[in-house]
Amino acid sequence: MSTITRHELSRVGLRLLAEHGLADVSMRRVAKEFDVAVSALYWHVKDKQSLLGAMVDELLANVDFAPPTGDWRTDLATRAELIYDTILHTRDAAELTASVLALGTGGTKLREALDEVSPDAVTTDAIMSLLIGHATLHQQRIQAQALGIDVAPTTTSTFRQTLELVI
Amino acid sequence: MSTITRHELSRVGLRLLAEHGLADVSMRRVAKEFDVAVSALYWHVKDKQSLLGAMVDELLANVDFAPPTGDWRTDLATRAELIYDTILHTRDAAELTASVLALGTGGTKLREALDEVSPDAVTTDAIMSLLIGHATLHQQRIQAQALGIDVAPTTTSTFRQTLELVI
DNA sequence: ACCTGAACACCGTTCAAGT
DNA sequence: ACCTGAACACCGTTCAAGT
Repeated sequence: MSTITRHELSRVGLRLLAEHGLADVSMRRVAKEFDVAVSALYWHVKDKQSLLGAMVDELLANVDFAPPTGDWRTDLATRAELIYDTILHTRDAAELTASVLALGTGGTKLREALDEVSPDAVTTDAIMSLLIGHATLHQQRIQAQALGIDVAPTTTSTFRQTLELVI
Repeated sequence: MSTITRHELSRVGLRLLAEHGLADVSMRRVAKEFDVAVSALYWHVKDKQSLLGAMVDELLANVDFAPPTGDWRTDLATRAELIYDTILHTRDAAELTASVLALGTGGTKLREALDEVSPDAVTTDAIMSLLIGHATLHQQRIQAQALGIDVAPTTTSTFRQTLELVI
């Protein structure tokens, strides 16, 4: 199909994620998409985790943040919501981002975008935790419902509502 | 070894988690611990996810919360920190709890304990998200460091610090 | 009621060998 | 420089068959 590059690899990974979910983003599945042997991927990426990292970077690459207005509360809320919506928009992206962020294999842009308008590190940390936590709890619940599993309600508030408690 | 019960199953699962991490909590590995065939487990639990659910329930079963004092801020902070510390105490328990809570296969006690002392649902949700988010980001970073991987710092604040922004 | 054995359809990663 | 083929050491789940 197309030539294998880190960028093309993460694009294909994101497509598989959106269409089939995180479980189907396997090295073998990605390789099949390029019509190459699995082992060929290991020339372009160190391991699966670094592919996942590249995917998160790619996901956030298309988000552009408005320049700071001066009111940090508004700025922080706007940016956090923009990131939240981007993550929630793609299936399993919450789980993916959580894993990548935690292992530090990508997603640095996320923290930078928040840090730029945040008054201090603790607030940034709180927003990040809230973002990842809420997205994880919310998104997977959506899926479970889609699969017909009835779920004990965990999070029912919107991200915005919880956000306002911090900001 | 011992007879296979749901309870004994989750105890063994938690032991494997603590000693070898979530990746090593496989149905095959658990079966080996009981010296039975993998398929034997499926008579006792529906699937792996329900085993993980039982593990989280078992993890929180030993936590006992002090009765409400009347001051919800103190109560909520104390309980949240107690849960946080319990989760952080066992390797990979953050990731486990996040997954279980999200899929609703266990961990109902967690939300109940917070709800009992929380002024409203939004606050409970915020605390839960903060708890899961912070624990996930923090714990996996610890591990990555242990593996010698150098990680871009994500969360540096303590849970307590971020908690105080909400309460 | 409880367990075995075998099968099915997968995984991530490595590595000698090829072009 | 880039890729193949084969192997290694695993997965979760199902199901007929046994006791």
